[in-house]
Amino acid sequence: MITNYRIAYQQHDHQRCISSAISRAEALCRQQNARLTPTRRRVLSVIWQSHRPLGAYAITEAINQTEHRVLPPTVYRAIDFLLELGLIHRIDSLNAYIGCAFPDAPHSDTFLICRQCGSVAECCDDIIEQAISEATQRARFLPESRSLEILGLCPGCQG
Amino acid sequence: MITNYRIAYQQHDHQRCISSAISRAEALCRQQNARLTPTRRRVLSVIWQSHRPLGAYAITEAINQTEHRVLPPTVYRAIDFLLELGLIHRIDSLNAYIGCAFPDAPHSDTFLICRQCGSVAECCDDIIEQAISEATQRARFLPESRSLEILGLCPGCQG
DNA sequence: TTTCATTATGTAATAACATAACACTTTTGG
DNA sequence: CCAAAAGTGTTATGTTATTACATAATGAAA
Repeated sequence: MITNYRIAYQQHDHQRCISSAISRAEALCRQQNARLTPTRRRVLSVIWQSHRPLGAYAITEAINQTEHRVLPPTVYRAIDFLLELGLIHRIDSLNAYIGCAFPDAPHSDTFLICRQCGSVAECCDDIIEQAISEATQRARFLPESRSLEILGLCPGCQG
Repeated sequence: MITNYRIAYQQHDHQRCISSAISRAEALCRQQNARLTPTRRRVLSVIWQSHRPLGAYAITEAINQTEHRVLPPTVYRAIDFLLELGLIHRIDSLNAYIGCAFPDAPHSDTFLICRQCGSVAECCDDIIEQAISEATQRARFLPESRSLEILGLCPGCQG
């Protein structure tokens, strides 16, 4: 079984985290012949400023704090683009968006949302895929996509 | 392993489905000393009209088609009440609400959402609980609640 | 049964999230 | 260079949810 974590709340060099996210985005766009325009890059970069999901309007505001100016439709279009490429994820329970920790391969995610510090960790665990596959088979349901969001306490907030 | 289904798309006597939901709600409220007021009962009943989730504004409209009149805050308050008692669930990916198929016991649900017919089936499968429990343990995350929504095709729509 | 605290609802206004429609600009490929 | 396609700007509006405050109904205690 392959198990993969990307634990947001671990100590890490976040500047590197951001720049690596951006360069992976660049690589992916080159590969897919997609255009990582300045607007899109700005949105991605703002989303990666933290490991807390950001709402579309918060992203808009953040960009407008700089010398650039955007309105919600522009931001939503960038979000759609980034979602489609798998560079970010939408957290349904929060109406917010977060950078993808595993943008290189298609995958299903589980989001671990800390209700204390607000961080979200992305985890890919085959045992969950297995379980969902079995359960849907039993129900004779044909799964195509899914969203799994777990609310609780991250290691750092369990005091 | 205990596995439990409540498959919305199976043929069934839906009138009975509704009235049984209402009477279970009554019983639960009696037991918990909670008040199933006319407004709350109306909201619950509207939600149970189908196995498709309904948005708060659709619920509002549906009630306003009758001789009663409500505004969104009232509906949202009723929704909050019903959610708290576990009589309905919120489907985050749809911003909509659906009757709970297992209101008698606390449980975690998996929602099987058919993208064709819009029906939502609720399923409780221990294998999923197990998997989530293992995965969160590995991540040292302490889970408190979760939402798992699977989009795909129900048996009837796989034709 | 009156009183008082609690719980529930009515209502207006607005916040928060998201998209439609159309004009304009930039990029890309012939 | 030109035309088509892709991306962005802008206005307006749609959709979902909440705040704040007034009023009404309920229930428990005196």
